[in-house]
Amino acid sequence: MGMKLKSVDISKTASASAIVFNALRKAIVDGDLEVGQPLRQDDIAQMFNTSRIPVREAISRLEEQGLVKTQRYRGAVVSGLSAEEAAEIFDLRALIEPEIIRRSVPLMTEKGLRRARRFCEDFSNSNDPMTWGDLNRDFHSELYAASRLKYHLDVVDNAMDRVDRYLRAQLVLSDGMERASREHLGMLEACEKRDADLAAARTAEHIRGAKESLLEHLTELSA
Amino acid sequence: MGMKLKSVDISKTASASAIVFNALRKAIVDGDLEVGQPLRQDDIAQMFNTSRIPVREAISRLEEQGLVKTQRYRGAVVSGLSAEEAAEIFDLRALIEPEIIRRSVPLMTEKGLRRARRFCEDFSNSNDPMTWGDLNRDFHSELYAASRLKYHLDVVDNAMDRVDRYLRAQLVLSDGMERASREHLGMLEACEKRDADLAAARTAEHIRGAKESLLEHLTELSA
DNA sequence: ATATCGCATATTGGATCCAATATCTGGAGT
DNA sequence: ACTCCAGATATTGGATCCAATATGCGATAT
Repeated sequence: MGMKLKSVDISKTASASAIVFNALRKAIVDGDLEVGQPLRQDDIAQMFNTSRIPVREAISRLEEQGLVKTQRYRGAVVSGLSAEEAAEIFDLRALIEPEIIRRSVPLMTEKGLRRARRFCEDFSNSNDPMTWGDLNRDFHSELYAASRLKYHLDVVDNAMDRVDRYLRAQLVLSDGMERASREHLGMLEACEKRDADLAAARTAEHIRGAKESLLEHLTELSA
Repeated sequence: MGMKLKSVDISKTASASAIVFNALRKAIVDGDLEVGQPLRQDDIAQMFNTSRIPVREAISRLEEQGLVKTQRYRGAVVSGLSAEEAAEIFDLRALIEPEIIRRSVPLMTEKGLRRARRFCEDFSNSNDPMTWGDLNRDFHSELYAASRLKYHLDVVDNAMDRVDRYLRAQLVLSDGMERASREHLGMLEACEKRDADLAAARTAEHIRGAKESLLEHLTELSA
């Protein structure tokens, strides 16, 4: 079996429902689909040139993730968050992510730290608000990856998915971007110093700050 | 519209896929389906006297919850946990649940506390291992409910779903039951004294204890 | 005897069709 | 004008059918 073939595990090629699921998930998280917007099975099926069956499976998975809400015979709509719900999710993040990074720091490699620094710098230097969200998540994910805490990471990923659009809104408004850059650097430096507790504390502060800033803007908007 | 009719919101009557989903979820969590056991769509469809379509939706939702694992064209199997994975989930619980109870305590009503005490006593007095798992979860859920932290509760529910079978195993073995009863009472009394920090500390201790006990037995089993 | 191939069977993924429900529209009656 | 109802239309939920893939088994060649 020593063949020089670029082999692909064909059992892992995506099914139609997986493709639709990922596309819809990204569109919702990125805010390309507005909150409350109905997801018409037929329309989506036509867009992906498939039948409604994979679309329905995708939608039911999205519902399980809390990204859409369906009512029987009425279809699914993109689900939004009240300020309280967003705040609660930030609270959960502020609880979990510091612990993840605490356990990640001792396991981080030099390579991983370099990647993180790269994301951090790209984030700071980027002037394109569209990429901020991605770079922000790349940075966080890179720092957390070494922990190997699969389940924690799943939970955090879902939490971030749900508040991603609020996060980006918060980065764009006021001094959000500048502040995030500064705080990211602080987190990174703590990791580079291998100071797990400091990294955890700064992560907690970073998330709590984002929450506060977000809430100010939300109440400001609704006022 | 002042009719004396026991009205039912018909839009919330369960769809076939919801019924199948709930039934499978319960069967998996309760351990009625063994880890690794394949879920044949046709068999399940026949059991519920329906077609495979709702079954497939149910299975994809279960997969999203991490309760089954599917491989393309090979179907779904009940997913199990390694000792490390179980330990990680207990760690997450030990992180979140104390915080939930801390925020729940100030909001608990006398009524809620009475219900919790009832669950606690029923748990202690029960000699039927089959009901321990349910009463255990009822007790925890009752204490957490007042917090109104919907998202936190969702996360914890999923975490408990995943480790439920290990939890029950741990209760049955050795002094698990006796110890859990004692610790539950400690948590409850802290709540009744409205001592949120103490309740949180005891909850953390309870969960960490369960984890340790579980790991001992697991390594013992595999040794 | 063993490995391999090819076919039969089982099972899943997806398409199409039908049924159940919701929503919209237009008209009748007041 | 306004309300209410009936039918038309749109949409979802589910059943049935077909295609793609995996699995099991026996025949065959070495």
